[in-house]
Amino acid sequence: MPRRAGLTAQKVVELGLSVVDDAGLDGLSLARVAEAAGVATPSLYKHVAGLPDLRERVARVVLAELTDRVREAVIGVSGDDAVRALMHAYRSYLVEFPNRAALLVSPPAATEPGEDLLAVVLAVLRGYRLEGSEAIHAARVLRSSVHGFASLEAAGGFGYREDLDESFRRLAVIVTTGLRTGAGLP
Amino acid sequence: MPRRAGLTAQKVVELGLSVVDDAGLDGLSLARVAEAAGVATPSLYKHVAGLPDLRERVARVVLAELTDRVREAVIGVSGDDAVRALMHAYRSYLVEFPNRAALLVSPPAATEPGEDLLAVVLAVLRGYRLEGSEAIHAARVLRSSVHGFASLEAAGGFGYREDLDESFRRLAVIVTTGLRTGAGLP
DNA sequence: GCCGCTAGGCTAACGTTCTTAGCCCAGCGC
DNA sequence: GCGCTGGGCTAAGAACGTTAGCCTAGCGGC
Repeated sequence: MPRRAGLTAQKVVELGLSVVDDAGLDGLSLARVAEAAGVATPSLYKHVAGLPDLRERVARVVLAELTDRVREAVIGVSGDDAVRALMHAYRSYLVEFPNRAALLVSPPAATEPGEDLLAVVLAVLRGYRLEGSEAIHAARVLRSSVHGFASLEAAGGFGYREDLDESFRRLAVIVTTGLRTGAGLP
Repeated sequence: MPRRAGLTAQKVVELGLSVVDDAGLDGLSLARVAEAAGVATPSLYKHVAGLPDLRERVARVVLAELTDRVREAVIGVSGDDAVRALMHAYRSYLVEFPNRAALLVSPPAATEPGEDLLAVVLAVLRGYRLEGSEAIHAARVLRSSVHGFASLEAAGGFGYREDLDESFRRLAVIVTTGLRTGAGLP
C-alpha cells in the first residue's frame, strides 16, 4: 500500500459507481467509497465536494455511458430499425445495471448532459422526417416509453411471468408504428 | 400539548407523506417526522419499525392513493376514453405530488399493492377484448408509457418549452391506437 | 543535490440521524 | 382504588457527513 493512494476525482466517481451497482443508490456513502479506495473518509474531500457532489458526478457518468451505448447502437441504421436499436440499447443498459435507473431521474441527468441523449433521439427521428416541435414531442414519447419500461423492469416492477422480451417487443412495435404513421399529429 | 400525543401508525405515515411532499424522498427522516408530530424521535418506534418500514408504508399509501384516483377516473368510460382517462389520472397525480414519483419504483410499490393497480389497468383493457397474456403485455405497455412520461415530468426531466400537455396527448394517441389496432400482436 | 511548495493524505472533533434499552406514568378495566 | 399496558420519555451508542488543521511525499527550481 503506497503512502500516496494516487486517487483522482475520476477514480472516486468510478468507485462510487461500483458501490451503486453493489448496494443501490441508497447504499452510496462516502464511507463505503473511502473503504473501497483504501483511504480515510475525509480524504475524499480532496477530490469531490461531498456526497451530493459525488451523486451528481455519478449520475452524469451514468447518463454519458447510456448515451454512448445508445449512440453506438444506432450507427448505420435508420427508421424503425434505429428506433428499435435505441430502445433495445436503453433497456439493455438498465438490465445490466439496474441500480443505476434511479440516477436517470435526477436533476443532473435531466439537464445539460441529458441534451446529448436528446440529440441522439432527435437524430434517429429524422428518419421519420420529423423536425422542430414535432420532433421534440416525438422524442418525449419515445423516451417516456423506453424509460418507463426499463425503470419498472429494473425495479422489479413487473410481476407475472409473461415474457418481458415479448412485452418490450410489443412496446417497440406500437411506438415505431405510432411515430411512423404520425399518430397523434394535429 | 397533551401529555399523550395520541399518535397512530396511520398518522405517522401521513406525516411522512407530507414530509416527502415538502422535502423529497431523501428528506424523509424519522427526525423530521417526529418534529412534525411534536414527539421525540424514538417515540416513533412504538408505531413503525424504523425508517425502512416507514418508507415502505408511505410507498404503499401512495400506490393505493394513485390506484384509487385511477379507478375513479375510469368509472363509466370505456375503450380509448378509458385509457385516456387512466393515463390522465396517473399523470395528474404525479404532477400534483412530484416527489412521490420515486416511491412508485420501489419493491413495496412493485409487488402486492401494485396488483390492485394492475387490476384496474386490465379492466380497462377488456374494452379492447384483450385477455390473458395479451392483456398482460398490453398492461405493461400502457403502464410503462404513462409511468415513464409522468416520472420524467415529475423529475423535471423534460427540457425545452414545448407544451407538455401536447406531448402527453400524442403519447396517449399512439398508445390507444396501438392497443386498439392490436399493433405488436404476433 | 538541496529547498521549499503544494497536493494529497491523515487525525481529531462535531453535529445529525437511526436505533436500542430501559424508565415512567396516564388512563382504562376490574 | 389498583394494577396493566400502551405510549410517551431520556440516555446512550454506532454510523455517517463534514470541517479544521496537521504533516509529508514528491516535484520543480536553484
